[in-house]
Amino acid sequence: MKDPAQRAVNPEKYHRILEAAISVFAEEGFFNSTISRIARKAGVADGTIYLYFKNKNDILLHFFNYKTRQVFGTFRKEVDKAHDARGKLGNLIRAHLREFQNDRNMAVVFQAEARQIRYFEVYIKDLATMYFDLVGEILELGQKEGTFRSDLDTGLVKRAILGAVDEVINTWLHASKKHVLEKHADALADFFINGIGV
Amino acid sequence: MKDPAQRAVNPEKYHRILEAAISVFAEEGFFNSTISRIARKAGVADGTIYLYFKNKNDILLHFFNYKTRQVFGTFRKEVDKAHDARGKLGNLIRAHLREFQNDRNMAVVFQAEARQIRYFEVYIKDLATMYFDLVGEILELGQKEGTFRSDLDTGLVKRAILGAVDEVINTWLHASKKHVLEKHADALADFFINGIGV
Amino acid sequence: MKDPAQRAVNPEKYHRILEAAISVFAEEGFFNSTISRIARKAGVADGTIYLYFKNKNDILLHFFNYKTRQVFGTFRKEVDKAHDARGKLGNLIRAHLREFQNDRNMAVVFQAEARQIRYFEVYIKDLATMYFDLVGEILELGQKEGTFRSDLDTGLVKRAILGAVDEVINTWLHASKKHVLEKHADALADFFINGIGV
Amino acid sequence: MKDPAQRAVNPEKYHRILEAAISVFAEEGFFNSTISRIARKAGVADGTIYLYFKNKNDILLHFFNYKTRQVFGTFRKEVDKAHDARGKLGNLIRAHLREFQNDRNMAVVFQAEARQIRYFEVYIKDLATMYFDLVGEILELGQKEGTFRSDLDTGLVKRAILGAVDEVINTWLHASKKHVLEKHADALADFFINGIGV
DNA sequence: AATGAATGAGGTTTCATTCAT
DNA sequence: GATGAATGAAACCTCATTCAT
Repeated sequence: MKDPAQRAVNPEKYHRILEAAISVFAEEGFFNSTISRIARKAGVADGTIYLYFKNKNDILLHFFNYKTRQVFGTFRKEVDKAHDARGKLGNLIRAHLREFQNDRNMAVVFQAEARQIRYFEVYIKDLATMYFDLVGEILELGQKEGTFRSDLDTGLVKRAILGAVDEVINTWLHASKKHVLEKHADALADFFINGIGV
Repeated sequence: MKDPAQRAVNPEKYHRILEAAISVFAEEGFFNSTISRIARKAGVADGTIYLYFKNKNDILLHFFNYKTRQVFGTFRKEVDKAHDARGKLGNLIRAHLREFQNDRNMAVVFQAEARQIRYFEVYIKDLATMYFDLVGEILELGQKEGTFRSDLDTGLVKRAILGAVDEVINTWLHASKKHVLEKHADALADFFINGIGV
Repeated sequence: MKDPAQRAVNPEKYHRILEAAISVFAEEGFFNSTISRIARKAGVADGTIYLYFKNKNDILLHFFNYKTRQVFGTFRKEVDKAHDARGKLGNLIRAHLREFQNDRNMAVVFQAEARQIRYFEVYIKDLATMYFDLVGEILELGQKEGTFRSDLDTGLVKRAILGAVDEVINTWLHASKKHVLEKHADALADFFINGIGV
Repeated sequence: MKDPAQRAVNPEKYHRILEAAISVFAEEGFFNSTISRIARKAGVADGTIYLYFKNKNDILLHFFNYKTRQVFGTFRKEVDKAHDARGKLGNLIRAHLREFQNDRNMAVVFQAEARQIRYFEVYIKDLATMYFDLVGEILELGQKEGTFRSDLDTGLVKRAILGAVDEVINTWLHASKKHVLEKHADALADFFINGIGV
């Protein structure tokens, strides 16, 4: 009874439900989504959901947990490909934009529900935190390299960077014409590094 | 039947309900809030809510409409106090941080629900859009003055700036110790103008 | 507090409310009608209704009471104009059709709600009963005259006659093209007197 | 979401709910009946009702649809048993009285609510219409046989006959002592065929 | 493990009625 | 007497969750 996900034997079905759920959440929003609709979309019975997830909240939590790890793994890998701070920062931003562009449902749910999640128990170390840490490392490296200013409030700058990228994604999500999100990577990196001043 | 808010004659009660609603929304999230709880907090009967608002959604819409105008008015006024682009940008950021710091309930609801609102009919020109316009003006001015780079993707930069400030507020909201939000204004402005590069 | 209608001082307003109520009942049905709508249509405040009527049911009861007397008075007068049973019967049917044709709202409410009224306290001697008595008298007269058969189950025939006229009115009410109801009087009387057999 | 009755798999439960509903409707009237009361009487949970019916209206509609067909089937069969118009008419009237006598709840609901049903969408060809058609056929046959007058306004006579039988049933329903309804069949037929004139 | 019918708590909303003005 | 804002009971209905099969 502890963790249904443990008992569950069919990982394929687990993922099918998770995908169905996210796509329903993306369409309707978490609170307007029904278990029934998710079950139908996943091609399982309503009750089956509860063999894999504790309850509706749990689905969202699993999603965050799962996607967060997966996406963060990608980010980390991309960051590691470069060896200086500028390169790493650029790679992170590009990966960030690309990943969200490639999975629109995920993007919608992250944008719309991630801030609701605090109303649930937050036992997940969420993407934001891991992102902050990653940017923090890059900033430190840049300062060590001497390519980034040493007088930065890095705690603040980390958040500013995430927020900026986040809002660009958000705008893209709600734009009518779907331009290519990833192409903004360079301009964003340039903005972060050089600012808007002459 | 038209617009309950029109019929309603007691503006004091209208505001009491609105304030109560926002505080409940802030505590519980919009979807977990009940009319009953709002009514109790406002000191009115459940049915009374419906003399002033069409339904639960309508309360949130009224809030966005009302707060958006009010907050944006403040932003505009603060921006007008300065006469060069840097001064205006700094004033905007400072006002933004200050306003949200001064009304925590508003801040929570804006952060948590503003993105849900797209699931409703959005007939309001929302804060984000007005904010973008305001920053857009400042950027143009700065470019005209020669204090801001002329090679900016201003559409992108606008969004990045809002997103950055937004995320700083968001982090503050969920921090356990409540430091002073406004004190980050200078560091943020510095970040936007000079970037992180040496 | 006993009978609001006693307290009421403005008979003009009493009738205005009654008329408004009947027209709303006719449009929406009794149960779907609201006091608010009646009040608006009568041009009075909601609360004013309760100065003239005990409650919503009471309005319908007053209507039945009032209309019944009025309509029955007309019936009686028309019946009295003829001096033989056939003439009286013809006059009754004609008056019945004419009265309902002339006041469509009344007709609708009688048809749709009169059978619901048994769910209320029935302290009124309703139109049906008075109608039965009237037809009963005519039947007896005809039998005394020797123009009507003496082997009739008069109790049954009374009801059959009312029912027949009633259903003709009912069909007329729901017909799309509004022909003249009254013109069926002779055919109905002929049917009652001579039957359909050769 | 389509048609709950389709989804429902337990026909026994469907009928149990329908019967319970009709008996509650008969006791309280449609508008005064609550889903809760129906559910309790049917021995199911409130929510279960909605697995079988779209809503309260839908229950009534299903009843009319279902009972109408069933009762009309009986009428048709009885009419077919006789081969001349008089016999058919007599059989129809007798069947009509018998059916309603045998199912008092049905009778009450038909009498009290059938005219309310027009406030709902009426997608059913209702009993009245089918009845009219049946009587129409009998009248035509009688005229062809030469046993019924050829100068009848058959449209009118059809309605008169239904109305007459209907009102006899109605009176019976509200009478305190429950005599046998069916015994009026001959007198009614006699009245329709020979009229009241000598 | 999988199903999906059944449950029933709980939410939103309506509206007849009251009562302070 | 007239008003109409306020009340709050009560109804409908939804849907997450359970559990017998």
